[in-house]
Amino acid sequence: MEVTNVDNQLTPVQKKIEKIFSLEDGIGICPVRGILDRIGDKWSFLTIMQLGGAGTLRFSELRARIGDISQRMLTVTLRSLEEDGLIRRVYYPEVPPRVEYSLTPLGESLLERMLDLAEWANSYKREIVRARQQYIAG
Amino acid sequence: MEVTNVDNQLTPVQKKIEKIFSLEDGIGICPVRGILDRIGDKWSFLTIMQLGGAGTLRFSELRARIGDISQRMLTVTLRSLEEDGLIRRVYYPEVPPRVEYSLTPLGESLLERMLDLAEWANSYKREIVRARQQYIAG
DNA sequence: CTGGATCCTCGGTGATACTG
DNA sequence: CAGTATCACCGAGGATCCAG
Repeated sequence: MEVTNVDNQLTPVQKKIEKIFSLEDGIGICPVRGILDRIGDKWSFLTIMQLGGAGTLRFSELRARIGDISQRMLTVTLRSLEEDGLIRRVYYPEVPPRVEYSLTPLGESLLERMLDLAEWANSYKREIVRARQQYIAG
Repeated sequence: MEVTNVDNQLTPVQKKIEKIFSLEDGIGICPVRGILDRIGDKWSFLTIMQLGGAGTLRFSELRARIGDISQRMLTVTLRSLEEDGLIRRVYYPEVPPRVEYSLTPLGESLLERMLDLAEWANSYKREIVRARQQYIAG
């Protein structure tokens, strides 16, 4: 096995990585993958973004804003986000029923990270596009 | 349509969100989704992490480290990461052939963001676990 | 050793119909 | 209005074989 640095000293980045993969503590979840499943999921991402932008939305409003999401997937997505404590669901037992969704503080915290990521993506998109063109050419 | 803040002033977060969704510039890609597809993809994530931790790895080394990735998916993942300019592929036309993979500066830059995210996930995992237990209970 | 090509399975997703 | 239930589909991903 080859290592880039001459001696066995780990770089700060390598230490971080090692730490992440060693986090098999009692909780029994990989702390990263659970979150990544949220961020990487198209519907979770759009839902959080919409709620972050609007503050509070009803089911049908959310559906209309996202546009091309099916009723089923919105339900599934909302349930899993609620389960993780990222969104708050308030049910008003009126007739007809009304349900309002909003981000929890935890959800807002995640939203911030997503926006950080978005800004990074935005600032490097030119490089990526150039790389793709170069890949096709070469 | 209801807005949380009294007047029509947009919060900083809302401005960011609006900016992201309005980024339909000439390039014609959503700068976020392309990156998210990389970060959110299990195999892309693991591959970048492994390369970040090791510096340079051969195909079979990478496969062994990730462990449960199929040959096919490793190939597919590496191709797409290479296409986006996130990893570098060096082919040595020896017998038998040898191929070495490593992160490009762009890839290392993405790795940093992934680690930021990982640290966030790690610091909030307790809250998430608690939320899940509470969801089951309630 | 590093993949390319092929076939096939399985689960996520959408469409549809129905309820409190 | 806000879901639940069911079915049918498709494509990501695994297994396998083959080539340079």
